[in-house]
Amino acid sequence: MEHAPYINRADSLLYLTDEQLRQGIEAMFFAYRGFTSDPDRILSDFNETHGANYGRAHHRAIHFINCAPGTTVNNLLNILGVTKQSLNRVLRALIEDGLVESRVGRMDRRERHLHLTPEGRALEQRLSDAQRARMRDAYRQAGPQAVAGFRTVLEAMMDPNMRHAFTQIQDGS
Amino acid sequence: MEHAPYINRADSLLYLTDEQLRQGIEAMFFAYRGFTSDPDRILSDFNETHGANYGRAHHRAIHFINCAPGTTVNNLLNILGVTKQSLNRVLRALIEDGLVESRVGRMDRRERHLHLTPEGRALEQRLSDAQRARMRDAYRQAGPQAVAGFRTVLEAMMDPNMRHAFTQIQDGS
DNA sequence: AGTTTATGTCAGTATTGTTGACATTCCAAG
DNA sequence: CTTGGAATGTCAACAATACTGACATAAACT
Repeated sequence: MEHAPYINRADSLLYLTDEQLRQGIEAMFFAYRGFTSDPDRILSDFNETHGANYGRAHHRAIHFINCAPGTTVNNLLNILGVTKQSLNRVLRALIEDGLVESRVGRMDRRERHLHLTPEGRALEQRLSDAQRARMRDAYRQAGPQAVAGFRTVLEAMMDPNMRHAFTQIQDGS
Repeated sequence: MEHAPYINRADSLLYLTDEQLRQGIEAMFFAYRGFTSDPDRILSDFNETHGANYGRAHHRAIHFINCAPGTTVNNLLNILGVTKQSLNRVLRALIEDGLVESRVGRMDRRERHLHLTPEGRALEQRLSDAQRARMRDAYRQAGPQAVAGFRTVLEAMMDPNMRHAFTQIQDGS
């Protein structure tokens, strides 16, 4: 970017051609597959050795409970964007298996505050270590400037509501 | 970025902290949700008005058949990364409804070459218009440099096999 | 006391993935 | 030419995850 050349209007908008956009769409598709493949594998192993039936839904629940310990079911519902029935099935399994603990709220005793047990944290570690490793490799290959651009585009691609939830989480809810 | 300050080793690797990586993981999650939300809505509408039951799997099939007309089932299988049985269910519905045409191969009559019918192309247009519009908005907000970084990181995040398939597609299969 | 809110549960259905079994077609070795 | 294997595609059954709708319980609010 040093000696930045003269950029005319056409060049500066080349990245908005339909072909470029299609490539972006497909890159997103393939990258997301890579992004989820490691946790999927780890969960398959875990299921075999522990006789469980966990999938991506369980991973997501564990991830966000770990991020925001003590979060309520309702809060998790909003973040994950699924119905309570769907989340409940997942949480019930995790609680029964002792990976998640559900504590009745002290202020509002209708609420259930969710925490990972040591076992839950152990699984979360395995999952997020793998996912971070892939992200770290990608980040390292790409370099800091590319990473900044990556984050900028991703945030612009979120639905506004979710962008709000996202930045809240980043600030440490 | 003007008056670029002295950057020591620690600063230059700040983007690789666990916290930064976690944020990247979550950004990916929320962005992908946004990325798929428009097609999901369009397919829901289509299903209601046409009495169909299409989902993301049908969208992906239509997308890649449109990209590579005449592709075989096996080829599509590799791109999509699902079992042939799973893809077959999807293709059967699309063929029965007249959105996709399956032609027996002339060289190898075991192969089926897939093409979109005019109706299939019409639906593909609606879907990809919406997805491109979101991508275009995000790209426009972020600017060309961020887009370049976005693409770089996404490609680094793919599985190597998929990166191969991806770049092949970009070169025009 | 009555309403709203937060949560949990049950039943039913749809999408999308899996495996297993099988049919068809091609090709190559005997 | 035939036979056996490999490639390709189809059918059937099952599992995970989502959805909607209905309802129960308990706690908070008014």
